[in-house]
Amino acid sequence: MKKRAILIDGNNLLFRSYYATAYTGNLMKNSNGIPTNALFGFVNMINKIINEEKPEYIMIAFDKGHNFRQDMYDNYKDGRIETPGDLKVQFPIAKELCTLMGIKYIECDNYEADDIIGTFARMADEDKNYNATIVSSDKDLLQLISDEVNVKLLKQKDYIIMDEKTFFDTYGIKPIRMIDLKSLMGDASDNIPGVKGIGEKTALSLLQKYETLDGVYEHIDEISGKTREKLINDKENAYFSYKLATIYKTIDFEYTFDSIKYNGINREGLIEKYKELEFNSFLKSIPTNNNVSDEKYEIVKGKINIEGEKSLYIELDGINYHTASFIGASIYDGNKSYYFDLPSLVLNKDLLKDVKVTYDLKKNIVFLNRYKVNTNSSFDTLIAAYLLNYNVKDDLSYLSSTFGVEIPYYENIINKKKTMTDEEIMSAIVKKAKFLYETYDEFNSKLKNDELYNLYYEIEHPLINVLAKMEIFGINVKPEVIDDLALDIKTRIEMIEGRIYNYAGEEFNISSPKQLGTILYDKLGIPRGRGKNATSTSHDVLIKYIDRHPIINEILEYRNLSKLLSTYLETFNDYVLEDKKIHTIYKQTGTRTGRLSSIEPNLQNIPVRNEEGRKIRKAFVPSENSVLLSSDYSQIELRILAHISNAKSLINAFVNGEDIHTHVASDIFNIPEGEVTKNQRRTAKAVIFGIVYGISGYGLGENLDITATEAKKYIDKYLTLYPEVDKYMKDIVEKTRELGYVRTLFNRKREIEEIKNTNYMIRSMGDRMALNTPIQGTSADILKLAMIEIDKKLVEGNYKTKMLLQVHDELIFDVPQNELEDICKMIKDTMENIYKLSVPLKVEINYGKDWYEAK
DNA sequence: CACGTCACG
DNA sequence: ACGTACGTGACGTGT
Repeated sequence: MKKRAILIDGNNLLFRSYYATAYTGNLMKNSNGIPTNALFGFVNMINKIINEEKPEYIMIAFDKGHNFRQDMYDNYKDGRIETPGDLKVQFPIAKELCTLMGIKYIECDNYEADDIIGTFARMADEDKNYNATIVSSDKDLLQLISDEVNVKLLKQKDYIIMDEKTFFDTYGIKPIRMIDLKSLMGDASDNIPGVKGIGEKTALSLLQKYETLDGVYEHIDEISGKTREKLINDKENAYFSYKLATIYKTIDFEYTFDSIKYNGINREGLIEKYKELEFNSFLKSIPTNNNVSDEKYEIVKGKINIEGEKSLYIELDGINYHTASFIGASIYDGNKSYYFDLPSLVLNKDLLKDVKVTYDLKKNIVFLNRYKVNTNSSFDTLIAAYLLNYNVKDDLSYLSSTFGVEIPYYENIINKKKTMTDEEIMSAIVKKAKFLYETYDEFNSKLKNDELYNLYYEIEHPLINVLAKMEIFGINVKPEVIDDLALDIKTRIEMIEGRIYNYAGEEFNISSPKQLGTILYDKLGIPRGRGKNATSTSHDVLIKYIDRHPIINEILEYRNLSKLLSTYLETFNDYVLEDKKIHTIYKQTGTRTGRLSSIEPNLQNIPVRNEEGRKIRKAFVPSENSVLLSSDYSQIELRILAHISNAKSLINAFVNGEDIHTHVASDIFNIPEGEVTKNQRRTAKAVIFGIVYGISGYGLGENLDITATEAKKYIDKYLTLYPEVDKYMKDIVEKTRELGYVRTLFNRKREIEEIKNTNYMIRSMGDRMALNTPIQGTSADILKLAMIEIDKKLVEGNYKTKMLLQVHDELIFDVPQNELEDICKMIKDTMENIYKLSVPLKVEINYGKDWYEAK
């Protein structure tokens, strides 16, 4: 059995991964500004090669110095483009990475990587104990193919293996004739001139006939016309090119196959390097150290007593802690680690009442509530890290790894394949608890230094308990309402399907945008839009063609109904737990603006805008003798815009309790408020919304179905009328570009990398984020404050009323009839007065026997 | 797993 | 000349 060696063209790998991403305008860098885009592709490819090949011998060759080919030009002028600085700096790091990955890298004065590879290829040819695979995207190297040598030729997406046979099948010549081919056709990227006017086609047909460059010139008389002329004119260049294109195979160096043995990674070193480069995905792929950690811990059996401050970490086998089962838990007290199974944790529940620090307190509370165990913690590192703009995931290992603490990843723990032993799992959990304890001070002072201390302690931390209560309480649903609706909709969908197939003249998958597009635009000849719209079958696009063909209406209705069926009706009963209720999970760390999000299921996007979907809300009902009550802030984001921009006219309108859309319409159209038509009010509303999002004339135009120019006029008018808003927009963008982040009224901080991007599109998006975040984020802050305060009053007033849901600017409650009057007043009062802006906050309250009526 | 689509504020 | 409004989560398709 021959030994196999992998020979990698390092220069080639770096160049191609650099140019693969460099043109997106978003050059990948780490936070120290070191460009890493080429390295990322480089590492990715090497990992792939190692996984696929499991090589015993491997090396990576690099160019070095002013090489002999360059000397061959009389007046040396390298035709190649100067290596960009952003790429140059990545070369030395690439070499370090090679070493850390256990791969020998080789460079030789005055030679190119090709020549080093060529020399090894020749060694493989001569030494019958080895064969070799060359990895590159450079076809030049194909000349090295032999019995013993093949080439993994990298393509844009994957690669093809080229050996003697496949080479001949492709080109009709022998691999070594690659040199002759290049001498004739040249290679602009390698600065090989070739014969002017002869391309690949002509060159190949010549070589297929005459075999070699010499052969071509020996038979020059048999060649006719222009080709002959060109060959004669450029003969000198052809032979010069031959020399340039020939890979040198006899470098005199000391390397042998033994010297390129694959060593395996230097784990510690590689982790450190990846961290420095911020290659988190690669960090994750480094195999965990199999030596079970020497971390000492006591496996708790029976009742124990742990004094003083402690950290707590609980590991579950899934994200959904309402249903997930327990894996393990650990407490660390600054000296000693303890590991608990579920019975011992419940047995020692006294320890859980007052923990110093944990990760995802809400998870702990909701999970332990299943066992009637109370828990609390004065600090939640998950929330703190989120406020500090760390990229937080459910798995603490992501965060610990950015702090230099390697803990095996959660996926490995819950993975059914069980890549980890029980001991390794326990050790990981123990490490997590210890990490929390040891980084508590750091996170706490980071919050202080970044002026996020109040936001944390006055808003986010108190909110944890409020949300936990809401999640635990859940909301009642009537499965029969859902089932009835599902049945009705299912039959209607079937009827619509039939009509659509009829119009189309064939059956197809209506839910496939691809198939639908073919039917609509190719078969039925509905005219395509331009650009992105050409293939789109989205609602916005289809609605424009509604008069073109009756099928469109049916499709829209089909879409509408199947969305309801698949997203809300067919799946919702699966979320109903034993108590006949749905328990969502609010992600407190899920958004960039500070809003909450809701998952499994998402109760923040239950249909309301059209009647059909709205009926689903009839399935959400209060407990016995109670009503569902909804309280929502009206136009809170606009009020915040008026406040932070200090736009006098807007403020006055709000203070006077005017209808803001009518007010703006009257301003824009320059007519009295009494004369504003419905359509004018609609236009004004769209303009106002657009402003909050950082609108463009085009966007508003699309939205209102008017021309971009016309739309632009409205925007300009608006900004002239409210110059403070114009100023706010300009100022916040400028300030954000300077600082790299933006803050809400309550100091919530969002870092916006995009705003410094050199790509116009990305940068503009950054601009819009910068101006929208303080508005959306401040609104989120205010809602959170209101929730905390309402919860407090509910507790203090001993009310039976429960807060059930939050939908961004609205809260839903379960209110016993006898508390209704009090509660209406209390909620409205609390929400409206929770924070004083320069405009009043206004709350509307509705209630009824289900969520449908409470609106 | 990415994409298109669409539900909500 | 570019592409085109902010913030989410879930589903079905298709690679």
